Amino acid sequence: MTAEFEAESRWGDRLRTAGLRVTRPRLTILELLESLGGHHTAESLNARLEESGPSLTRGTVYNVLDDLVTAGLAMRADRGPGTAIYELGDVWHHHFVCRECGSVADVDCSVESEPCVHIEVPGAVVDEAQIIFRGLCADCVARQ
Amino acid sequence: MTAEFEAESRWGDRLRTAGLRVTRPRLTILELLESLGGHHTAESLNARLEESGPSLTRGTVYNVLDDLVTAGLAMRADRGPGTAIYELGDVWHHHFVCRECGSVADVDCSVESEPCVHIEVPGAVVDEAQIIFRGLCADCVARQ
DNA sequence: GTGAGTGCAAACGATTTGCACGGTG
DNA sequence: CACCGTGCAAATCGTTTGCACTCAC
Repeated sequence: MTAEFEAESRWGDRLRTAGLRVTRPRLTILELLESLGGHHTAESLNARLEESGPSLTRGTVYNVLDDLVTAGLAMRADRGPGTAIYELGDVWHHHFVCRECGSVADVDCSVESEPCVHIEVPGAVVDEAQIIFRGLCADCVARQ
Repeated sequence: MTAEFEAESRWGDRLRTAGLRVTRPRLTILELLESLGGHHTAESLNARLEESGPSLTRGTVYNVLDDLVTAGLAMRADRGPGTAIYELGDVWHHHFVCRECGSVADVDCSVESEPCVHIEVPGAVVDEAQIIFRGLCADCVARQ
């Protein structure tokens, strides 16, 4: 259980720093996201949580994910209607979505540690750029 | 009615070229998008159409918009859950979405007439990049 | 004439909301 | 002990779908 305590305190600190209370659902979801890696829909996370015990509600999963995004601990990308994906980590990497099968691949920014795309909008504050590339993934190309 | 006939034949040609049949709903929506300019949700388009006569169904509006996107006559951008926006024209410009009020502004690409962002994914075909910038619009900045 | 497109209504799935209870700070 | 966050269930909202009918080709 040492590992779990470690994880708790690590994420606990980050939650507190972000001004959020440290609760079991939040820790559970953070740890799940960390252990799974990559991106997941709210629904797939919910399914996994239901398997490993009847603790969290769908509503809570959505709430928590939203809190984490607001707090900057997780990011969210919209790849179409009703299919938002969530993952831990920084805002400055992007996604390639297959038009055919809907699979998602991470795309590293060629420019490191700073926004790879800049714009200026008079009077506005632009602090995030989310890029969705679309096309056919290698599998679907091969299949045709 | 001359103007309307002109519009019909112009869009009619483009529909035919794209391999789609020329029908009243399609022409209606194309003309509406053209006269309004900018970007609109399926729902707001539907509302306007209902005002000007009880002709199109919600389902048809969604169908037609989807056809137009597939045909390349219109583009679609997902700015969050359940709020896709549609507009006429080319794929290579992007959007700035206000986190606070949800307003959307067009962003011209600094690079003209070609993709402003490139990626390589082995074996895959990447033919579209959709960039969503997020932040606070000038109005919401001023309001704080 | 034939099939693509339409109208209509109902289904669907993701996400949100309201309210009472429990745990964190 | 005050309030934020949770559980639960129902509501909401954008979008999709099935089917019979009609119109463009």
